[in-house]
Amino acid sequence: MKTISCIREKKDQYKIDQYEQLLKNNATEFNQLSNIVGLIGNGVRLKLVWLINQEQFCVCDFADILQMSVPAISQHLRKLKDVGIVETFRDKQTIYYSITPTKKLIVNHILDLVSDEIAVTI
Amino acid sequence: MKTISCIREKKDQYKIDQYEQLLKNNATEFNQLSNIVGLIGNGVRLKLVWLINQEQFCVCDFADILQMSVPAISQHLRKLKDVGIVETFRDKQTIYYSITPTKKLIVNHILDLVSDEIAVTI
DNA sequence: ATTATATTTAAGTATTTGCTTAAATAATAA
DNA sequence: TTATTATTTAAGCAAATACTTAAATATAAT
Repeated sequence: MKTISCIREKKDQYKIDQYEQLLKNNATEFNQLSNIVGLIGNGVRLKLVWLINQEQFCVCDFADILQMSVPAISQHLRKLKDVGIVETFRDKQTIYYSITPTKKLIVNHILDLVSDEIAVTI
Repeated sequence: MKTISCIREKKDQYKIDQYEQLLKNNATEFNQLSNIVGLIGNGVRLKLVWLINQEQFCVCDFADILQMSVPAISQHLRKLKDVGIVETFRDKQTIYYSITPTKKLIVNHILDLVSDEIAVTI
């Protein structure tokens, strides 16, 4: 059963139905995208993704740079890894993080917004 | 007092300090940006922003398109309005939402990701 | 084997989020 | 004025989030 909230004269029911259908048809795309964007849209994780995009770091590097506990960082990284934004490789006991190649396009696109705001001098 | 988690040989303390400083110097920019990105990175709000960017709608239009309650929609729109992503204008009893001109650049940049995924035929 | 190091995982908890329902505002129409 | 319509706001609540501390894993070094 479809609920209708709009009863005013001016409304364009046809257009509303069209958009409803379009959004339903693309629900998966919208959900996947909002998932990725929402994950990166967090103060800590935006910095983590930005850092990883600059160069490879390990978990305790992030902890020192952001002045946070190692488990807190690890749990943020896990979320990024779960949706495939980052991947890891081990060198002895150290685990390094990098942007997953297939996600570099979308990540770079979002990080463009950071580049617009800050100047990097490292 | 600064906490140090990394004690391994290989680490580059200078680089870590540089990045820590850089992120601290740009804390405001990162926070503002993650705020906006995080807000748009929500299933409902990504669709709302996308719809508003397509054309002007009122609250009950959104409610019908997304098949959600009017108060639920209104509260999402309020969040978008609070950070200045959208603005409103009233025509009699109806309140229409549009993208704030100064935020169009950033909104369009994020919505590019939607355009990459879906084809619009309305 | 034992110890140390790097990281993850689990359990606990306070805060935030996103809805619901009901009430409050605001503007129009009768 | 009174009723209707569009929207917002408030209160309540279940679920999700983001930390904490402690324990578990995994690898390396002694």
